[in-house]
Amino acid sequence: MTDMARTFSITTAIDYTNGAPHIGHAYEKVLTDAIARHRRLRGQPVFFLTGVDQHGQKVQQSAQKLGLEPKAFVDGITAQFLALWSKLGISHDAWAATTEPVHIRCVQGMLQRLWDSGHFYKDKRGGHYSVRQEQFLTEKERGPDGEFGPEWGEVVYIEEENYYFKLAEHRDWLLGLIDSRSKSAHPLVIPEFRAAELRNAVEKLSGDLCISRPKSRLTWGIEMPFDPGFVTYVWFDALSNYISFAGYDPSPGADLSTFQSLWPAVHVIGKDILVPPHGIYWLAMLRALGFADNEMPTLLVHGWWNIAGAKMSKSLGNIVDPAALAEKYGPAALRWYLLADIATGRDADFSIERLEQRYNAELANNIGNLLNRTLNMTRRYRGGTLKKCGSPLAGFVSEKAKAWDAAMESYQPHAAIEAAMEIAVRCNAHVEETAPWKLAKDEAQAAQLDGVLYTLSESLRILSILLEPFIPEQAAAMRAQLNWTAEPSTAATEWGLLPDGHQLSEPVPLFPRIELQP
RNA sequence: GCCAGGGUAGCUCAGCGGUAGAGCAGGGGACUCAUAAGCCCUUGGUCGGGAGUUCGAUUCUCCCCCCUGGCACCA
Repeated sequence: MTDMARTFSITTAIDYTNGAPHIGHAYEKVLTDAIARHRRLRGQPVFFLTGVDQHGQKVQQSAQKLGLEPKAFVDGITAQFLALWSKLGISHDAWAATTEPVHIRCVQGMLQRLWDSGHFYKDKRGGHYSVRQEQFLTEKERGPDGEFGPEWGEVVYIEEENYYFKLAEHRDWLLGLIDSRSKSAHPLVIPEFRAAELRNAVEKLSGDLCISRPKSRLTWGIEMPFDPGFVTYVWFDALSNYISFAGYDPSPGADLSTFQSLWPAVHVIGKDILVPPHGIYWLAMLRALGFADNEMPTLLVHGWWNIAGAKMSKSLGNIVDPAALAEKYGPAALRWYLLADIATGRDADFSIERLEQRYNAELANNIGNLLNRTLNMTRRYRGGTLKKCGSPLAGFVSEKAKAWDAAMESYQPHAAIEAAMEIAVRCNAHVEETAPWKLAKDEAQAAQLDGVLYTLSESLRILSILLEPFIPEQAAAMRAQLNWTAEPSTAATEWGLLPDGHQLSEPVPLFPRIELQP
């Protein structure tokens, strides 16, 4: 059973500020937003954290190419992300930008603490280095002929000193953690098959993790507190955002009560960053800091949107721009599509046609039109005033509201949307079955007509709550037209809250149809 | 090479031992409160291929093929 008084903490991966946001970034945030909004409807306190990863070599290089300071460069990209989240109605409670002083202090404190407690060591290792690209090359970068390709320019073998995190010594503990939490009430990894994938990778784990770069190569990062000649590289910087922005203080003996009320979190991440960063590095880092097994987060791993069956990539030139889609179709159409057309954890194919179809069929034709016809009939036949009566649909609607709640609790928005849609479909059928326009012509059937109008209005009121996590703005607009001003909540999905004599407002088409290109 | 997910109607998917289902799209019809929406009816599939277990397989087992991901290896 969920502890409703306890804060529900949920985070997304933070996005790298080396390029504009694409549809995958948007999906992750919309998914997390829907989950967060559902918990708020339940009355549970929520801490929803998202943000941007602003440091690192690629940013440094991109800025250099444009003749900009790294900070100016990342500020520009960060603004694009923030503008998109605002447009899409992402309701995060906190914003993690890794150039923030609070983050830098926390990361340095963590590094110092782990250095002091012997989790790091300094070592000199050699490798093939591309002078042009300013990076070490891995074996993967070799071509079929065993040589590094011309795109790398001159490649030299050099040795470099760096700091390493003793990762390998956490291997057995991690295997045990995966095993003990798999199939438990609080799984470490969702969906379950991803846990198997993680376990597989952990079993083969060998070697430690390089966590630094000498300043001769990289200056755009957080300085190692015990060696000003180095900055920390990627992992301790980016992954730490989940706790640094939740108030974690790594100082020995610090008061962690606030942090502990916000931890552990559910991390919503893409399948590409489960192994190794979140599933291995992050968990080992937390353990090294002294986090207990029951303080390890849950990793909710979502799939990818492919484009016509192909992976989305810059080289294929098939990047889908969420800002342009939100501009053209509206945030609601985009959010609805992203939540309805993919099962959490799986991949799906992105299709504008399906976005248009789902919007027209479900939002415009089914829900929007139901609202419109209900308000119109009530106004025409009863001056907009409802008479409270019993309803043959009360049980059905309650059942669907329960299914919606269960689906959201298990992070399945597409299933929750389906449950909500069934209410609209059932109501539309109810209109046809009862034919209010015929009842209205017969004084003897007045009670039946009142019953139908109340059933439809009350169903719509409940439906507006069920839609809140997905399309909050339109859900609120529905309530406004129903003249129902109470705060939406799961508790208010109870049947029969519209009082006798309730006056509905004016009907205004809520979801104008998208005119499809012939 | 190893592990995992997927391959079911034009599209998106559900089913997972008893002679194939939903939504959308397509076709037909009745209605009129409504955003030319909604409702009813309907066309449509040798359930990736092959073998096996079974009275019976989309559903279980084995082999193979294709797509996706992870890990490893070669170079």
